[in-house]
Amino acid sequence: MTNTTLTPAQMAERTGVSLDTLRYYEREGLLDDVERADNGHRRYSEDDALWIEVLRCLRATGMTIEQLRHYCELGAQGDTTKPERRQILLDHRRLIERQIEERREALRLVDHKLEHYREIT
Amino acid sequence: MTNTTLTPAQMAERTGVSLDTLRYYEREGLLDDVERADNGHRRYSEDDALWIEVLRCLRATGMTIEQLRHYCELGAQGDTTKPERRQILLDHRRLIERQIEERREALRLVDHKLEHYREIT
DNA sequence: CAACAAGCTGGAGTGCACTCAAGGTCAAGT
DNA sequence: ACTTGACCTTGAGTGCACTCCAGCTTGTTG
Repeated sequence: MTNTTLTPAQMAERTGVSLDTLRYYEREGLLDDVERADNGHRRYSEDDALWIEVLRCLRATGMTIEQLRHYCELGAQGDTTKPERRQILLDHRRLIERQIEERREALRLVDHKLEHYREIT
Repeated sequence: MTNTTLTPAQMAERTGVSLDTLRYYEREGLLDDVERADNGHRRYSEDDALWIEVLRCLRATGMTIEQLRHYCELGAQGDTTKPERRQILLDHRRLIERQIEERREALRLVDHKLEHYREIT
């Protein structure tokens, strides 16, 4: 759809994912094979950028490479896998909510410990 | 203060930290040397239990073993290190808040993707 | 045209936080 | 007396997710 192309360096800059990691994700099947320029260099599309953002976000919230690979494989298998993919997202959503709750508790605990330190800066 | 003692198994059960990990934390200096029964077996105090809860919580929110060790070393050095320990907690507090924010964004993104899947089930 | 930057591949290496294994002690139960 | 189970120590092994390296090609710049 979008033909804007991004070099690996631009993609790394934009998404905060390192060059090595971008290549690693592609090798692991988390990224459809990326377009190439005539010289063989990768040219990422705008859609790639959006998907890599999603990858970054799911990774940052604890989805494993293995789970992401599975999700991608399902996507490649077509529409019949939609319910399963949806379920994966729902499950991960609940995980994220638990993480938020866990962190709220952590804040409480840290604040409690900090009261112990009320003193000079 | 509290003399209630807990066996390793009880402590693992109570804190959700495995036996191996409890020993590992002690080896790494994250735990003051634990009391021993006559037979050499560990006997954790109620205070140990509270501290292990703190460890679990700080670990779960991304503090590294190295940072925890440093925090413990400061504690062992006495009251003059209080400001630095306080600062460590303040820094970690900000980290946790960023994690919560990151996860709120992740929820938005996942929800957005889920809209794509509004369908059966 | 030389030199440098950017990227390529395949494969090896790294760091972290556990986790497991081997061989032993000790107390209690049968 | 023997077995079981909980625990001990030292040291090695594991899994994950990168991250780095060597040696190469290609395109640009002074």
